[in-house]
Amino acid sequence: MARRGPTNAAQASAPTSVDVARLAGVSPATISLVLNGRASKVRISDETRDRVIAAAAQLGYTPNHAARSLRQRRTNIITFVLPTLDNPYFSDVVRAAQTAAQQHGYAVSVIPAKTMPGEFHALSFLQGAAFDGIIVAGRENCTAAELRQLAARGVAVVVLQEHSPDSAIQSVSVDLEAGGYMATRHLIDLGHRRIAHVTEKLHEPGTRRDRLDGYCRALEEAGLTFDPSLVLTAENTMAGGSNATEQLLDLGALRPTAAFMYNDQMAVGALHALRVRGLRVPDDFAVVGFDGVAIGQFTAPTLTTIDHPREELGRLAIEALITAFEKRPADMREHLLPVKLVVRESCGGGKTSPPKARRRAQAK
Amino acid sequence: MARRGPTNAAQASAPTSVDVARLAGVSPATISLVLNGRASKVRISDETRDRVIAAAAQLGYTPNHAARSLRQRRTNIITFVLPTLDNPYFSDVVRAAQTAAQQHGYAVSVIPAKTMPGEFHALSFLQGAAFDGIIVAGRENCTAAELRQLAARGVAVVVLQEHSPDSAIQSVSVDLEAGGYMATRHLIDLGHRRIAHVTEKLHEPGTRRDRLDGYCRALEEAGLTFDPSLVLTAENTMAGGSNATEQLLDLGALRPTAAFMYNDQMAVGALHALRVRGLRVPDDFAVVGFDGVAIGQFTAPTLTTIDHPREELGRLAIEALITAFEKRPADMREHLLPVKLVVRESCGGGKTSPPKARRRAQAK
DNA sequence: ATGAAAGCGCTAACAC
DNA sequence: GTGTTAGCGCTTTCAT
Repeated sequence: MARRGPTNAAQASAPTSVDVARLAGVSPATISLVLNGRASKVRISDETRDRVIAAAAQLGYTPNHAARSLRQRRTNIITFVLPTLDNPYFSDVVRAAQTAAQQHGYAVSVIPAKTMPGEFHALSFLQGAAFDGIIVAGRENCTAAELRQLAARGVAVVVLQEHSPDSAIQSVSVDLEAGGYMATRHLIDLGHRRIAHVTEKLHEPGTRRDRLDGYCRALEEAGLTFDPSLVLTAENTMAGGSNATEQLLDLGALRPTAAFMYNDQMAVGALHALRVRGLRVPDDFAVVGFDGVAIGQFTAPTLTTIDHPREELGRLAIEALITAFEKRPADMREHLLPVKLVVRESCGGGKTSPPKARRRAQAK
Repeated sequence: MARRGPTNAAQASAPTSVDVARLAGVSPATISLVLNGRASKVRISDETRDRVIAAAAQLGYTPNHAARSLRQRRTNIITFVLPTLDNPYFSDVVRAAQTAAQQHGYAVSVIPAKTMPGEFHALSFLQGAAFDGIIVAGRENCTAAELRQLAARGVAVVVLQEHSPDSAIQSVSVDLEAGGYMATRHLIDLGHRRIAHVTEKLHEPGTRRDRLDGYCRALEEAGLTFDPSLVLTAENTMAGGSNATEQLLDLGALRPTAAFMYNDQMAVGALHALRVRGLRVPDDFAVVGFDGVAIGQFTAPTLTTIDHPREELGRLAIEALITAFEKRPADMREHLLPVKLVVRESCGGGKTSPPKARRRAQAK
């Protein structure tokens, strides 16, 4: 917290609207009108407008963000609060969100929050209206209480993959339960009877019916009994998936023949552990991932997974925020998107189209 | 750009320092003094201090970011401008940066900029001093001219993996040339003579001596002639790496026996293409990656790569910015960090320690 | 030890 | 058509 010389020369040397006004020989108000495009509204003469634009260009003028935000009570920035940056899942989500946001005049930024353990509240500028709205992904970032407080202070909030903790907060999610069911059901249909599920280790248990519920439903429907020793939690990384899989393989006679992994990242770890142990996939052991991110098309073997509409997720999150900004009643408080099973090689079964053709198609 | 109801209720409903002052029966100035810790300096009585703190807590007061930034001429936010979010490389860099920044009282945010093609300049708030400093990674985001303009306006700028385009801009990089040399040299030492290099397709060619230079140096040193048909450019994705590798395999008699890939991501694509074509790695074809990200430990086969000190990179970038903030003369304008070869399975050669033990060690 | 007042740079309402 | 004015919420002298 060393706070020595503030001396951020950014504004010190930056020209202000007054500078531009002086150069153009008009008042600062005119600068604002011209540069914000409100000049077209039968107000400013073409001649003045051109002079202003020229002056602004000459000085390299850009409006000061803080002043503008303070005055307008809006920043035009939406921020994503993500657990970490290392899951490409969110890359797809954010990219789509960015495109959607841009169309409404908003920019998108990202804050990786898991890095600061339990310090969501430390991000005081979140509350200080540094952003017009925030989209929170992952229940690890913050507590439901913190979100409710944000909403109470009037910050627009949308949560991803989690139930809305407050009537003022919309949520956008994929149908995790259905995904869990489809993954497990696929393995059951292929003849597996002892099916493991490796899930993420959470500090605060989620409120949402998720993969695990779908897993249980599929088992039940097939008349298989739920075996708690087949459900493991692990760190949400490749290494975590690998370690958990090794634990499963150490189960000896009770060892499962298949695993439904929390996400593709952990599934990659599983494939690795199986290879290290000398098991062939899918012959000796089947693996299903979750998410549908790119890596699954490039593993050996390629990964059967549950694909999410990630672009749609990002787009909807932005639209939900926009409706919140405009204080329009949201047509829906909880948006639920469908998932779909993508059969590749890691479970066997399924039409084994030549990998090459398949890859080409998906690369497009 | 629909700009209907502004109506960001964030501040509308948020308590201000005046509200807190009224409740505590003091002036707004006192609120500021207390909440910014300057009360300890023999100024505010304990009794008043407690009353202020209680009042602030009761109202759930958080200082308005815009107002505070405007007044203080600093935002306490540093932002990373990254090409995309889907390379875990930057996840490691940013995480370390975040830790370092926090110690100096700064928060870190990220802007994925490649999404908006050529629209770096569209991010007007970058110039508007919305952030105290920015760290720009990847030469695809913006032109050197844009960076120079930013610096000229007094915004602190640090560039990653690229030469400093201006005397006011520090750069922090790893030694890409040395990495290219080490990768290529490793393959040469293993007996390869026709070695391909797949690099990123760039719109604006970089200024930096990079992988390709190291590749050439290693070839030259070994008396091998540079063959332009063995140097391909491709999209910086797994699919891009895969496609490029297929092109290499289509070279027939002139086909290389090894490839040095631009990064680990593209190397994963290469491994996939080789598998699809029925080539064994490393027996029929060797692959070296670049970056040292986690995935390389989990591919089949695991990936020999050039490991970067990613945490150091992030930490140094922050420190460079801090010196810029403080207008201290930077002890160095261009920071260059060493890389190291990590031998795994994808090239053969090297002490083949059991994969399991190796993974464990690195997981730590 | 605390309050009063000015002002950061901008924009929106209202004059002219 | 364009200028004047006020004020967003905060911090920071300067008075007291």
